[in-house]
Amino acid sequence: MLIWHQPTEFAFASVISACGGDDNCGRQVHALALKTSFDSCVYVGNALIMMYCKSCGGADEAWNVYEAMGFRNLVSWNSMIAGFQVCGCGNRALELFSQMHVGGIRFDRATLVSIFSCLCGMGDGLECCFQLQCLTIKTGFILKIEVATALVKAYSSLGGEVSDCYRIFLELDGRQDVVSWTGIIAAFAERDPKKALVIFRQFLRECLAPDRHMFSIVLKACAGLATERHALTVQSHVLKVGFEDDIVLANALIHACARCGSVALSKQVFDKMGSRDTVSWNSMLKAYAMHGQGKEALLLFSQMDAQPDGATFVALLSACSHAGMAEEGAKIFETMSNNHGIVPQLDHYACMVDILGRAGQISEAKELIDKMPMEPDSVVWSALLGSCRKHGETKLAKLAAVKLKELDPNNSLGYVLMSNIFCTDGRFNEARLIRREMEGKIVRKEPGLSWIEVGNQVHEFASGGQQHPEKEAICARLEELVRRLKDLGYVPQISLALHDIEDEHKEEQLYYHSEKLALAFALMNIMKNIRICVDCHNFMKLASELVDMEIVVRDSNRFHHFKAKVCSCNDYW
DNA sequence: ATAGGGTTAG
Repeated sequence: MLIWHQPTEFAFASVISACGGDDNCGRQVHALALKTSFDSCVYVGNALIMMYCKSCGGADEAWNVYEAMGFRNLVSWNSMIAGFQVCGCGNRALELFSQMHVGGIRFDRATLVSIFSCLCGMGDGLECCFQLQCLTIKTGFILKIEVATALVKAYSSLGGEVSDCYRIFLELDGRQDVVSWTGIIAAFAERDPKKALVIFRQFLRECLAPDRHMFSIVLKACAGLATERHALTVQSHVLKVGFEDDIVLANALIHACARCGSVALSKQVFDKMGSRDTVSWNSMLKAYAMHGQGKEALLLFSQMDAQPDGATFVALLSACSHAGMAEEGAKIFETMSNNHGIVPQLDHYACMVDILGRAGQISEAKELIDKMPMEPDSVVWSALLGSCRKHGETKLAKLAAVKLKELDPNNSLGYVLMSNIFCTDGRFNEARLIRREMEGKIVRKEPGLSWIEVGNQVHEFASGGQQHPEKEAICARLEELVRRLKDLGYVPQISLALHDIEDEHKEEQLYYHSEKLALAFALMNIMKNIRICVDCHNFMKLASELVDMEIVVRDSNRFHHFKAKVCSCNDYW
């Protein structure tokens, strides 16, 4: 015989949290709690707060519950703060926390973890991070592994110093686990992928078992390196541990191989996958886009059997733009909203502006910008500016440059492109003024670096080449290369260099651009951090003919495959 | 009852 017990508040709380994000179920239990007056119990209230935040009720309904509670404990505050974080209301979470702090209410590690998660992606997050780190140190919570890990993530996602992250990590002093190791590797993955791998090896030496999260982050770091060798090594670990059917890891591998130059390898991985999700298709589409293989991208899309999303169309549009397929691009832009119900976002508009501008339809590009339902961002304007440069549209270029400076004052791109436009136009005085303005505002142009891998060693080149131990030999070889290229018709584009220097020095400056140095050192795959300049691009085209080899350069924007004087980008990048 | 790390850049 079944004996009926009156449910306790704990039963209510457990059932409510078991509802997860299921509103229907959650609301019914809530109603029952109201009828039986269990809603006034803290445990029940706390569970309701989280339930609403996870469901479509959202932060407002959770807040109603919170406010109605006659008695709250620490968990109530924490749940509300975590709830705000989940719902993307970081500011409300911070407000509540400061109330807590001012009111002398005790907080704990869960509070801090939620607060640090909130800071990720907030405008003034870095400043808050510093302040909260002090509080965290004072209260001793910095020694708690979860708190420290959340702090590391907040710092790195807000663009704080990686070295600060590393210090926080090290101060955990022997108590680190897989999660905190993953956090620190993630912090390094984008800005110093080599170091990220060094830390990963160190982690393996400590005999800790890597999990899926760890591998995905390590593969992400591999995507930042010069060859696919590292990615493949990591993949062999992945297989050894038995994660071969993990979709996320295969997706990360597709991306890494493509970024390291091997689309073919990406495709192999993609083909071998047992099942694929939207990200898998998107990653493969992006791989084609990066390499300017527009036809392949469209063909793959026609075979796609997962639900396309916004990113799918960003990939397709950028594939069209990189392959110069204007008509196809326009058609895709149409169908994405008409047939797939996806509302174009900033990225889509930026691609479309790029596609139109590249095809020389600059006024159409400008019209599209004017028609955008949201404020165009700096990416959109720089796409327009790029096409103005290509097609000599000085007037519109000025407008775009002004907008760029407004929206992204620390970005040198607007200044540099604008001064290039003036130079090509022979308006050197105006070009110089722009440069001056840039220097006055301390907008630093990112120094151009190139990397090349020879044997097992990565060589880094900076403009001027003075850092490399074999600089004399490289410069001599470069001079020889320049001499022979000039016979082939290479004319250095002096007008691109700064105009405050003598002509012959201008020419020298051009020769020592980092990718030329890298090429002179070893003719192979070159990777660089900023966009390749017109002169280097020309240089590479002719060099590919001279040495009768394919030269591959990955710049910040895409891949350039130079062969027999032709580049895969068709001279638009 | 609440609590740290995962894949797609232009």
